[in-house]
Amino acid sequence: MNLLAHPPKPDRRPRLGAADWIEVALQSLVSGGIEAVQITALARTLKVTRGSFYWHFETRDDLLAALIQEWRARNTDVIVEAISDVPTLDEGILELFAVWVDHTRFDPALDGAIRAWAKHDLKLSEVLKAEDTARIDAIASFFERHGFEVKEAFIRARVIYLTQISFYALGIDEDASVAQRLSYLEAYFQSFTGRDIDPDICAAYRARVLGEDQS
Amino acid sequence: MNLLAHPPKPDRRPRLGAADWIEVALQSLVSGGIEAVQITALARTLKVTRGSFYWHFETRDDLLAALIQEWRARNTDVIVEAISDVPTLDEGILELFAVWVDHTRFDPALDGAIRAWAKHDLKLSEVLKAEDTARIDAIASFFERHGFEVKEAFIRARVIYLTQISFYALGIDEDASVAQRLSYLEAYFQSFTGRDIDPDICAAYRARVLGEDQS
DNA sequence: ATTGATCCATTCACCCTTGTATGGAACCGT
DNA sequence: ACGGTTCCATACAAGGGTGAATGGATCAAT
Repeated sequence: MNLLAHPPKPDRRPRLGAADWIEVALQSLVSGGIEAVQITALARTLKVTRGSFYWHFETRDDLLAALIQEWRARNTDVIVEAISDVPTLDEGILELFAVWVDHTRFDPALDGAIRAWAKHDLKLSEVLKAEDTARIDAIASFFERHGFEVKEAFIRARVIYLTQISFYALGIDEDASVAQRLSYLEAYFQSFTGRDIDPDICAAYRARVLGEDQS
Repeated sequence: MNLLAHPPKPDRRPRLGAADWIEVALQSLVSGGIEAVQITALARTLKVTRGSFYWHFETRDDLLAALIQEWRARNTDVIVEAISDVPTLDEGILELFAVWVDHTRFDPALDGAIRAWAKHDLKLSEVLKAEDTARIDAIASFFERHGFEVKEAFIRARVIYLTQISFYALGIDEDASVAQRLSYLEAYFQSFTGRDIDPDICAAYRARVLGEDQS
């Protein structure tokens, strides 16, 4: 059932595959919500008719199921893996920050769109809830590994995760510079962990992020 | 333009007013999203036909505008006022907690529905963004009044507000007992403020909440 | 009780969407 | 070049949604 296998980008030929439909459907989902992913509209942007769609998919629900599959393939386990095997607390937190910022590893727009969709889809909302608790638990055990007691680790995991989720949802600092965001680094770290970040590690992180920003 | 003035609840008479339409529209908005507030569906639940609707409202957009007005009348300034004039840090934070819990003062379901709607409505999203920054700024100046430096106050305000927003969005602790939630109180306070809560104030708050829960 | 205002029912036109059926065009291996 | 597979266009049926028009019913005064 891997519909994305064969043609990654035929590009110039007007010949389409199921992957192309999924791609534009994802974009429509992000920009317009689940109600906006209509095969008529998708056909318009692909400059074909709906006849093409019904060759690649049985029905609209088939496409929607494929969208969920695609989301899971992209955004799942990213956070869990980021902190699963990191030596120090400081580096772990910074690694979390890095994941949030690097939208190639974690796609917040897609995550938000899925979240909005799940709000009125019971089955999907259960999948999402499982994902969320898995992520929070991973962060909690990370805190535990670095000397926090069970309850405090759990609460701090919630706080850092929930903060980040609504950070995207509310579009905070959307139009702020990288330098400005970095200026909040110590304060966030202190707030999330209750400890002060190591100045050396902090400086190295700053240099790395600013270096990547120029490219 | 105050459509809610005259009949709060005619109740037994099948005679309707614009307020009744707004009420069921709000419920539909919360449970089914903005796409679900269709005058045909609303008419069904009101057990009348669409002819009634078009007597009270010019068009569907009129109703939607009324919904936004109603939301602003309910959820605005609640958070700001809660901490505007409170003597101690501990009591202020607890007062914030109280607002989050008391759904007669702050309606999280409606807030979330509006938030989902605003995701694809530019005009509404700007209104929401203004609301959010106003709330965060209010919390930030609260922190400043109680001895936090400007930057730290700002970040802590963000953290506590953003945490709470996605707390509702993700449905965390939705089916947890009051006692269980209260057991996290000290940990949340420590995480949000970096300080330990006063044991006496904490105990008094616990007793108050548990007392209210029995009624 | 009659009138006028208020509220609701009925009907119709119009548009947009999904899904099905079917035929045609382009591509590919032999 | 030929035939089959793959892909797309066209046409049609069915359903559901918004509005507008109009007439009937109910209420509230004089």
